[in-house]
Amino acid sequence: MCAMARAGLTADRVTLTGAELADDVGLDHVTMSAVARRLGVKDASLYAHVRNLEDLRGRIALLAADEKTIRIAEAIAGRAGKDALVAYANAYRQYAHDHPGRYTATQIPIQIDPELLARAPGPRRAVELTYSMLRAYALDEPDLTDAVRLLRSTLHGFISLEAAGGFAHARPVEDTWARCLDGLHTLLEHWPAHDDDKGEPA
Amino acid sequence: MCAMARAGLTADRVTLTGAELADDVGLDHVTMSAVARRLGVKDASLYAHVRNLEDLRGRIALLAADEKTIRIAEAIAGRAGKDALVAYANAYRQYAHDHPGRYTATQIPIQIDPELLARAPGPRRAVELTYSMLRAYALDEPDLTDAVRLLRSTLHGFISLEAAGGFAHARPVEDTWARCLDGLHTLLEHWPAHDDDKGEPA
DNA sequence: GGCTTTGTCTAGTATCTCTAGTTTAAGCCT
DNA sequence: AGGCTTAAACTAGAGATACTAGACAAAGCC
Repeated sequence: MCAMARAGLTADRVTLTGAELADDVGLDHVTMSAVARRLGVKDASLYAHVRNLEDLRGRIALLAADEKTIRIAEAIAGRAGKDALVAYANAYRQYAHDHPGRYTATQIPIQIDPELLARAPGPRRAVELTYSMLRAYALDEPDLTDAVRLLRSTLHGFISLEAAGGFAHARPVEDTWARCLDGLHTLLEHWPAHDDDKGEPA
Repeated sequence: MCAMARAGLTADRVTLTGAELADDVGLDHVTMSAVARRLGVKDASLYAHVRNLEDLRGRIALLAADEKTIRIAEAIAGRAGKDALVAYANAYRQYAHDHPGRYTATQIPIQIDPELLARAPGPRRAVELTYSMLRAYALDEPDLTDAVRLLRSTLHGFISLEAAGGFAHARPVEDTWARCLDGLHTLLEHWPAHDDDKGEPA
């Protein structure tokens, strides 16, 4: 019929299209059919580049991790202390706002092809960045690891709750965000030594 | 053929079955068909009690919110200060461990029937409980609201990352958890006043 | 016992995932 | 250039799912 040129699909192109779709309509409306439609291709064609839907979602998650890591790296370059913390957190949050579908993909209980994971620099580098960003707070192991985990938990939790509409409208979310960063900074500066005392009630 | 007695379905029974299924096989394997199978019923029968799959997931989320709130209320009863904080956090985390599928349901960007939401005591009461639990730290508004949001963010984020396998195995997660609670307690006791000074780098 | 209500089923449509096998385009080799 | 090889895309189709419409039967009410 029409002189069909090849579509020029690659795993990366399929993944990127899936990621765009996720940002547009939400991750769980990302279907093989929808991605194929957006690419102007039959859905069966995708299976030459991507194992299945779960694999595609894993690839979107890795793409997001890579992109987010790059943004964070750019944000904290040349900064230290609270400056770096705030830049880190804002870059993190901004990425989630700019790419809600991709960010959601990073949350799914991980079922990623290990070989693919090993090839992706994002997740590993993200942890390294966090460690080096916190280096200014002069924490020793294992406190440093604990602080990294606390920081990641708080940022991820905040953004996740925010995205889910978990914060009522009474107080502006921006203000709370700023105060939370203040709080984290304070906490990191005064990371408690191991204390076995029972804190007394007020 | 066989003298069919009625199955005795209700919206609550369908929801509960869906919740059990979510804990068993993961939330996104909860399908109308699977729930119907587990109930020994045709899938079309479910639509008399539940609007559709999205509605079912919303109901599971509300069920989880209610259950979680009850556990937390029991845990913090009669406690104050750090005792209450730890009890709160552990009850929260334990619920997520006991009911991973239901907990996942609480994370989905909320698309719940408003009327149903208004009828469910869980979410509202959860916020109230958190406020009253933090009362011991003597924070005034708007700091109190910010602290509530920070606490929820950190707990949710930690549990979410933990469930997603986000913590490498080097350091025991239990230890990190305990130290994070120490940190939160410290932070709540020394909630920073509004400071506009730039924190100096190390 | 008849009537209404409503819970469950049968039947059917549309969509989706994924596989097998076929066609055809692109690159290579002489 | 023409033929061979490889791989990309397609056609066709099986199996599963979400959901609807309409039939039927059980429970409760009089």
